[in-house]
Amino acid sequence: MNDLTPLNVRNAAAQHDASLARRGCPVSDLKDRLRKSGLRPTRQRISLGWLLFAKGDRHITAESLFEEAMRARVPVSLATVYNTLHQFTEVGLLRQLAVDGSKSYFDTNVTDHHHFFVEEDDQLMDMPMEVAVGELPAAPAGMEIARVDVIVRLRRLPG
Amino acid sequence: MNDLTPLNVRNAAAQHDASLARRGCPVSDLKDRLRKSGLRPTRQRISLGWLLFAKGDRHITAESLFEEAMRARVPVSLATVYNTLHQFTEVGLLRQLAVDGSKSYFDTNVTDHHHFFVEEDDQLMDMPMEVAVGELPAAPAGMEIARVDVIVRLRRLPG
DNA sequence: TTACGTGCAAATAATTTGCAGTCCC
DNA sequence: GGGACTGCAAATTATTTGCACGTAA
Repeated sequence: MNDLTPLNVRNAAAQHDASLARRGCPVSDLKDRLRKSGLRPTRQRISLGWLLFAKGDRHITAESLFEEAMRARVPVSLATVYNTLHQFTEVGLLRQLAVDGSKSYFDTNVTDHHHFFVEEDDQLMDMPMEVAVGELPAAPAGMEIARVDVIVRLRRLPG
Repeated sequence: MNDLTPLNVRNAAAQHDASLARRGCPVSDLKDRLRKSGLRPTRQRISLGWLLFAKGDRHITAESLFEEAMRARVPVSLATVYNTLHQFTEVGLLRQLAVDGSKSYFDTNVTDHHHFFVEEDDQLMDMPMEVAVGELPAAPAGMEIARVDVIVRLRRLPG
């Protein structure tokens, strides 16, 4: 593991901006996040984490991430992709979404937000602005609200 | 088909309330609804419709309706239950809900409303009041909103 | 009669699991 | 070195499909 040298070299410059330093070495940042979550930073988890988090907010399925890994020549099994997605979800790195009764989607954006869904092309999009869900009825006795999911289903306009 | 006699008998009393008259013979009412939707009122569709609509608003899965049919000694295959649920959904007698990535739920309440979902026991409930979803962002160009689904996920409070 | 429905069993799709071997700490 | 992790293949779960037979119009 010789990724320590580059970090040391830029130590002085990064002193005033830790996040910049981390941005300089996303792999070691990812390792830290995994370790802090109690997950061993294995080859597969780092590769998948790299694919997931390097390109901004994304909505992926197990199958689509697996294909992406294959294309990137990352050797990983489909079973491990499923395991990794669920482990990442448990520790809060991902959020799982139920949009159609069949496959599960995972969102790399774990902040509070809602979604558009275009059924025709199975496409999920984050909603550009915060949607205020007005007055929710109180949760039944002995219950508390864990999460509110809003999905706005879109249809392509004819013409 | 001798279910006409009871209808005729109460004709006079029902004159001022057609819906009451229909409530008097739900089977023939169901047949009409099916026929109007372009679905042949077959033995299986009538039996399943009876199970679905006789007891007020319900949330069922293919598997749960199949079990219910078995218990009621209604001879029907699981494949037909799936077909029937989807056909009923297409003609607007049911509404399909995606709550968890795995199985599909069907709601006999097709009016606009939202849901509570208790993950621990896979239980779905209609929300008691209309929830106003505030200001939705405009649909992207060339799109229109087909439906808005709100699911409030509940967690059992400890203690 | 005849097209539409249904039952059954086999096919698919998404996901999970068991276990032998591998790798991080 | 030892327990956590991975890969593979087989098992599960939810759902769909093909086709011979049944039945409502």
